[in-house]
Amino acid sequence: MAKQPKLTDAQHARIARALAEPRRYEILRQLGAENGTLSCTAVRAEQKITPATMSHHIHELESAGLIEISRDGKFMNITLQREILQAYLNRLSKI
Amino acid sequence: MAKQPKLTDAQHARIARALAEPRRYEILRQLGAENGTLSCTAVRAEQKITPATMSHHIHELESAGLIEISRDGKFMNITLQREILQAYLNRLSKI
DNA sequence: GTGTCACTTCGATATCCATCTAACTGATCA
DNA sequence: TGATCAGTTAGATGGATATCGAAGTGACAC
Repeated sequence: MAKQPKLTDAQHARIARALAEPRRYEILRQLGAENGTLSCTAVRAEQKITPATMSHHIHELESAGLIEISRDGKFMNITLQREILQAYLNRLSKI
Repeated sequence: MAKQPKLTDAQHARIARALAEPRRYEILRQLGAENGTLSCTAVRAEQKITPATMSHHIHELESAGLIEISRDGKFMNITLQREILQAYLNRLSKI
């Protein structure tokens, strides 16, 4: 089993809020369906939202730790952080 | 393994939103720490909120399916629905 | 350089929702 | 019957946030 980061209460709350938005859940699902990584453009191709809104959601997901961003020239790649998601699930399952 | 109810997209979204509020997460934790059932009054004793706000949160949790409510005279008992929570976790873990 | 493309930042709008107070319903008990 | 207690309902308020258009930045191609 992979090592599980410990989540603070604040991180937990951030993740919960990030997951509460259907659009963000959908982005994570897209990532998961593609081995965890996609370009921002590829994600946007599946969702009818403006670049501004997309940028906003990406930031929410990143600040929750659920994705990581890397830049490649003018492109942006987004990678699902499965350990963070798993840490969240573990914590919730302990209720 | 216990039987897992299937969650619709709408149920999933409702649960995610219910869990996004720290106060509601806290209520679920209280329930979990007490074998899954508590009176509404007992829950309220731990949280500094008015009855009206409490009532609101209880309804959110109930409509998400995360708790069940039963009445006993003028009292209300709240029971954690672990299968629903587990079904949500299972679905999230499949991302 | 010029243009284009990918994303960002700003500011505005609009909706959602947590919270409260106040007034109410229903149950219990003196 | 009246008083009290548990929870509800209605309505108001304030704060958070999803969304967009428009203008900006930075990379790449020509």
